[in-house]
Amino acid sequence: MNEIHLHNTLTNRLEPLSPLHPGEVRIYTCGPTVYAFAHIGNFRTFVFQDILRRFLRYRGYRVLQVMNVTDVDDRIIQNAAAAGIGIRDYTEKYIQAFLEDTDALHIELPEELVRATDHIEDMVTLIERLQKKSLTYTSDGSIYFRISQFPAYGKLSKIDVAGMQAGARVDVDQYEKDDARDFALWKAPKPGEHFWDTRIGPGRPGWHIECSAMAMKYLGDTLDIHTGGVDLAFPHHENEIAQSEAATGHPFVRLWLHAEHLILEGQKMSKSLGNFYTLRDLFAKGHKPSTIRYLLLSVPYRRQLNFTEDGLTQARNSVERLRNFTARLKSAQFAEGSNPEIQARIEKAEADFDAGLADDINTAIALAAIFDLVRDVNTAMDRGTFRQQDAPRAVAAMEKFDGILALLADDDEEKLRKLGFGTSKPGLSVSQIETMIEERQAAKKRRDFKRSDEIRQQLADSGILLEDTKDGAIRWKRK
RNA sequence: GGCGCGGUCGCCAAGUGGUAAGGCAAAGGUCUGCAAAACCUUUAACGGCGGUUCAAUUCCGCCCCGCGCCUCCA
Repeated sequence: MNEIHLHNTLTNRLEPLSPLHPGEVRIYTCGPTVYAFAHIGNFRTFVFQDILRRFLRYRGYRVLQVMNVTDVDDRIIQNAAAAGIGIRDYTEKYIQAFLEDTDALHIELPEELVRATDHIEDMVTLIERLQKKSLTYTSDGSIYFRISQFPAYGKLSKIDVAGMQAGARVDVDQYEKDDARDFALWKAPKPGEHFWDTRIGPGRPGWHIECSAMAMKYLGDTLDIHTGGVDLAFPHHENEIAQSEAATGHPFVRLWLHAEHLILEGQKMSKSLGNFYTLRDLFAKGHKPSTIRYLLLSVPYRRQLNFTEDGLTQARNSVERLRNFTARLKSAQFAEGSNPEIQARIEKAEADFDAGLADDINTAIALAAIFDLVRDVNTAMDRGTFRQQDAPRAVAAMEKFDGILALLADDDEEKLRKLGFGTSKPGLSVSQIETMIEERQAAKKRRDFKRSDEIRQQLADSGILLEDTKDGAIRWKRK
């Protein structure tokens, strides 16, 4: 097995993964800010980290992943106030929505999904540590990190901080800072705003401190991997490094992984352009969760993904091919025995799949390994060289792959229904479908094609597609 | 302007100093009562100009084009 290599933004190089604690990989992922529904760009990143964690476990690692939920920030405070409710009540809806969305996409929950507002004390403690080291200053009740005290600032994003003149840019917010580069650790409350009364004064945490405090609380001073979208590298992750390393004196993160952005039909996704999609928008347009997951994972994470209507069609058809193949393996009849060549072929596919993912989570290679196998095995089945005992072995391989890709389960309808989408008419039950198929077979046998076609049409109207196969078996699937 | 990603068949997208993966689509075929579905086969591609080299899509330089970050946006 190939050693796992991942691209580290810090060094701009592929580096081998060697966890600090043998056998366990500790990951921190920047999660959602729950002021609205997450958009599909967010899910590109979340699907990526899902593939990563699934692959690490496939390789036998224990995974300890922490994902934050930012449930306090300027927008949340404003929106909650506008709605006349507390921030906890305001964010609850979007946290639930996030959980539902991730479930629909088969994104596994991290071991720890933690809310910022449950960790105010940890943030206060971390800020105090920085204060003791004289790395902060207070201005109008807000506490800032003094970047000039952290010479390594900029090492992640390679941004030329010296060139950032104080005041050269529009002031970020209404707070007074000594230097434009400095960032808020703690923000003094504005009149009427939600705040916490703490040892460092009344206020609320800045955005960056949240991730440092929670990451180190659960994962230790040094994490193996930190993931997020490319846009977070600066300033968010840069600031995380500054705070954390200044406080502990240890390296904060060994491997920084950044997922490239998704663009929509060639354009940046933005509300003003009107091309801003949430998962639910796509479901409402009739797209399946598995289609979206496939499209999001089919492009390797460091490459921009152009999300298009055309791409969705291609993704849907690709998922179909994988599912059809698996269904054929499970239902078709084969001659007794086994074929050593098939066994070897399956092993090669497994090795290729694994090698692809080990190479910086190259999902395109991993998928190609599967599709190559699909074609070769289909050919063998057509030629009759595929044997009965090869089938369970091939099914096992597909399931192994799917432990990471999570595309094969035909549960799109179920997932959509949970979210209130999909067909309003109740779907036929499996037994109803099977009864109708039997009836159609009987009609065909007595050459009553009018009746058999009628049943076929009825099923089609209910979204059930029949496949008359060569060996006489009937397969069906939901459209 | 600084930093970064990218331009490979009609579309999506790997990869390599020497015969360019895979998927979708298309065309042909197999199967079938008809059809559909499924499956098989085939086709076709390295932005431009120079340079290094026996050999460049791959390395170097310049140019053109697209996208991102440089303001709490994944």
